[in-house]
Amino acid sequence: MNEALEHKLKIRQVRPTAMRLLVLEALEKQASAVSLQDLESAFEKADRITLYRTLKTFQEKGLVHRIEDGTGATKYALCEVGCECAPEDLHVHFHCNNCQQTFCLPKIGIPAFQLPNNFSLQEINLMAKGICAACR
Amino acid sequence: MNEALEHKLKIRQVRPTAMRLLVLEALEKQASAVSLQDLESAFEKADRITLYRTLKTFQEKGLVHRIEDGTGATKYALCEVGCECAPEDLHVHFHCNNCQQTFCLPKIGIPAFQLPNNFSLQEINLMAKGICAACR
DNA sequence: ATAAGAATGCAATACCATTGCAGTCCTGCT
DNA sequence: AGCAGGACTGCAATGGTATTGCATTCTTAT
Ligand SMILES: [Mn+2]
Ligand SMILES: [Mn+2]
Ligand SMILES: [Zn+2]
Ligand SMILES: [Zn+2]
Repeated sequence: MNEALEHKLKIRQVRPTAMRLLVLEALEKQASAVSLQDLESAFEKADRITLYRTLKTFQEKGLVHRIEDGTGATKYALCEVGCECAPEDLHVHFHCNNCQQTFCLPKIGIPAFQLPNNFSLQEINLMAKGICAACR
Repeated sequence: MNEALEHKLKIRQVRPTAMRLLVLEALEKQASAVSLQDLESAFEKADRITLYRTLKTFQEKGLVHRIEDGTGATKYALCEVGCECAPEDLHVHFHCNNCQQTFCLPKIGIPAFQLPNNFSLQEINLMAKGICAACR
């Protein structure tokens, strides 16, 4: 089917099955991060567990990153090209308390700060909440 | 019983029941944030739901803040004196991937950053993960 | 002492995440 | 092409946490 989509999976060592191509396509259309439920209702046809495992695979292979926005359900968004999900690749996330959407803000890196002595950093997550531009 | 504990509840408009005094006392003893499960096993006697509602009340009245450390269970820690849980009162949290404890770092405020135009900020949460000083 | 309101204990429910297993699809090899 | 092994999928089942309903008990003010 779509050569570009297939390529994106292959370079991340993910075998391009029909389901995965559909999920990747769906993720590319999103302006905000999606939950498993969002995906499930996007394709009436697909099985919830398969979607779950697809997202898990995508995450393990570095295609998407997971976002815990405090709403109870994990959300996912495509990584930027070249992202390795290392602390220096990470960006701020914003959850709108009105429309409940969660956005990646890839332009806004996480500002540096000093940890106490002998603490070593492996991951970092900065979640901001408030009202998004479309909602005010 | 303990006048000081009672006072801490009263100034936050929380009626000082036996259970609440015990929970507050237990929270003060903690070096790291506690989950509902942690509390539950701390007092063999107490009912899980009562503990749940106690923590919820404490949070609503500004005695504790909740911490989503991504482990699935919400954790709670006492607020600093004078804390109003406003964005400027907030601090960084650190979760140790080895001992699984989650620490408040009240000395480390959340660094400022610029949101996109017309986004307004209401809450903010910076969660760092790695290895704590005791574990290395 | 009494009545109203608050807090508690137990049961039930609602979600979301995760795993087990059997059937199906794919891929590489002969 | 035929076959074997591994990967992927679909459905059922399970585990864990959060949340609510309701009846009972406790606390406080009149
Ligand atoms: Mn993101
Ligand atoms: Mn804290
Ligand atoms: Zn919004
Ligand atoms: Zn540790």
